[in-house]
Amino acid sequence: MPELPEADTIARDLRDRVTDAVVATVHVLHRDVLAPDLPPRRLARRLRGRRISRIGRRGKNLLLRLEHPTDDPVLRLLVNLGMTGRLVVSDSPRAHELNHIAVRFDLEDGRSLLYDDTRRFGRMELHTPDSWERRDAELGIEPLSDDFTPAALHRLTSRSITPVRNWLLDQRRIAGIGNIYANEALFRAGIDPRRPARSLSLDEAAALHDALRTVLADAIRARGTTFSDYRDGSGEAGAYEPLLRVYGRAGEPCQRCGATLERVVLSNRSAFLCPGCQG
DNA sequence: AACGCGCCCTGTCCGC
DNA sequence: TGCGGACAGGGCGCGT
Repeated sequence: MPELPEADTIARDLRDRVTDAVVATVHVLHRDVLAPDLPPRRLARRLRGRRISRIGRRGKNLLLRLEHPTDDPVLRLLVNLGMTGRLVVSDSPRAHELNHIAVRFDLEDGRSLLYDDTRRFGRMELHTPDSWERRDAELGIEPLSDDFTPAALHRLTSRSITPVRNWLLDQRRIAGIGNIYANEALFRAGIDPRRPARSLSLDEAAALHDALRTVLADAIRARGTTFSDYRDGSGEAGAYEPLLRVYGRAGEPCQRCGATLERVVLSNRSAFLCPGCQG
C-alpha cells in the first residue's frame, strides 16, 4: 500500500540507480496499467532515446522526468503504484522475485527498470509540460511542505461533513495520505476517525497537522511500511510496520491506555482506533 | 456538488 | 485437501 513515505523511498532509491540512464526500448506486457489515452506503442515511441534526468514524487505518485537530446519538450512519466505496484531496477538482488512485470523499460546500459504490479491497480501517465500543469493542479497540498500549516488544515477541513478518515484519503485535498498513515495520525492526534471533518477545532487540526508530519517523517526514515506488498526500489521491505500503533491491530491492547483497539468500517474501508484515546 | 458505494484485480488466510 | 468467502485499499465512475 504505497503512500507518500513509500513513494519517497522508491524515488530516492531510483535516483541513485537510474538518474541519467537512457531508455532504449519499452516493453508493455500488461497494457491495463497504462492510462486509457496511452497506447503501448506511443509510450515506447515517445520514450526511446530519452534520458531519465530527474526522479521525484508528487503525493503518492512517482515522477520520472525524461529529456530528449534535441529541443523536444520535457516529458514526465507519472507512476501511481496503486496497491501492489513496484519499481525495481533489474540488477537489484531481489529483482528475480518479481512475478507480475507489467512494463519493462530497457536501458542503454543493459539494465532494465521493471514495473511489477500483481493486481494491476497501478496507472502510468505520460505528461507534456501543459498536461502536467493541469494534472498537478488536481492534486492537493503536500503535507510536508511549508504551505501546509495548522491553519491551512483547519481551513480545509472546515467545509466538509465527511468522516475525517475519509477526508484525509482524498488526494485533491492533501496529496499522499493513504489508509495506514491516516489512521496512525488520527490516533496520535487523539481524534476519532468517524468525526465529521468540520467538527475539528483549531487545536485539534493543529494536533492532526503535527501527527501527520511526524508519522510521515518517521515512516520515511524507516523506508516505509510493508504491510503485505510494498517493496522499495531494490525490492526490499520497509521497517515501519512494527511502529504502527493502531493500523491492523484490532483486538490488541492500546500501547498508551491499554484499552482494546477496534476496527470499524467507513465507506467500505477499515478504520482502526483506540476507544479510550480517541473517544 | 459533495459524498458514498461498487468495482477493478490477485493473493492470502480462515473456517468447514 | 480443497473450496468459498472475507479482506487488503487506491482510484474511478456513477447515482443520489
